[in-house]
Amino acid sequence: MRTLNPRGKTLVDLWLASELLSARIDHTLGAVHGIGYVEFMVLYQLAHSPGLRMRRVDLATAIGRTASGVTRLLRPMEKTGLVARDSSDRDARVSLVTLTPAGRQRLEDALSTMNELGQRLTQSVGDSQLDSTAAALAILRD
Amino acid sequence: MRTLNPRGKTLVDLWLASELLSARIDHTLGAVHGIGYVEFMVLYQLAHSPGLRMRRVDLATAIGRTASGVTRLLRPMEKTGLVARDSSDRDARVSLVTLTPAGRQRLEDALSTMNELGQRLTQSVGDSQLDSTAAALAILRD
DNA sequence: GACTTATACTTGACATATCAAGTATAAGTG
DNA sequence: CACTTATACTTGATATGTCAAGTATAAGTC
Repeated sequence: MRTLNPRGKTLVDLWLASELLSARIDHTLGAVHGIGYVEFMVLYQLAHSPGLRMRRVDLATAIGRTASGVTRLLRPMEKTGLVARDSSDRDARVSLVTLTPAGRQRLEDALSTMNELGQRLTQSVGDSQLDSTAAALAILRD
Repeated sequence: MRTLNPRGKTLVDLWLASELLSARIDHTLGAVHGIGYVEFMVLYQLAHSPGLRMRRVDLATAIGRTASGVTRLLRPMEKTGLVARDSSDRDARVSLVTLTPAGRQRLEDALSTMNELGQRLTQSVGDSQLDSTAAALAILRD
């Protein structure tokens, strides 16, 4: 049977590693902070954007979701006050997502859990190998 | 604001890289072969298992899904004849999933697409860095 | 061998995502 | 300026996944 070449296999390994780890992270974040991995990423991206706010389209591409998905994802987050809605004075089509103080606080809490998870889940990988992996992943994001 | 430590950040980078790449791979596989990334992984795992068959639970853990998810995932694949159902003579609870010739052929076709995608999507990462990354991902799978 | 506990799978209820289409506004073009 | 095209967002229909509970069979225990 035909087999995968090294780069094709890397794609598969990436998918497998991500799926398995994400499930565990998702459960932990859910149990400890009441948010899923995707919601964590929303808070994280907002915290790293200028003014703690983003357009919904930009958020969508940043987290690999569609605009429609973002609309539905943010609705409950608005209700629980983790994010809020703002309008742009330059473009009336735009609806900005902003990080509320409550969202900021929730992110703070979740960050420490993520740090612990990072230590635990990657403990069998050495520092130098991890550095090289992180660098490669950053490149692959584009 | 508190920040992620290097290992926490690696988790985030892994998630981002995987989400963004998976979306593209999923679309390509769907357009060219009529299967999604998860379905490809089912065929791939079956092809690499002894006898081209697996228990549903084992398949579930292998691809990071629940048993329930596997039940629902396989139903359409059985209908289209990519996989078939078999029973175990050792354990009457077990329902084995087997790779059909049609499934095997579909996998063959998809493998070449995956190889091309692998080349294209990882072209900006050098060989040695990719090797190290693949090794790290393999470790992280557990 | 009867009784408890564990495992394999399926199903109902629900969560979360996509796509295609619709609305509103902006930007480009003659 | 009128007209076409592009962009930002939302919504209806639908796909795909989870969890909790149920059924069937196996394995462990006394």
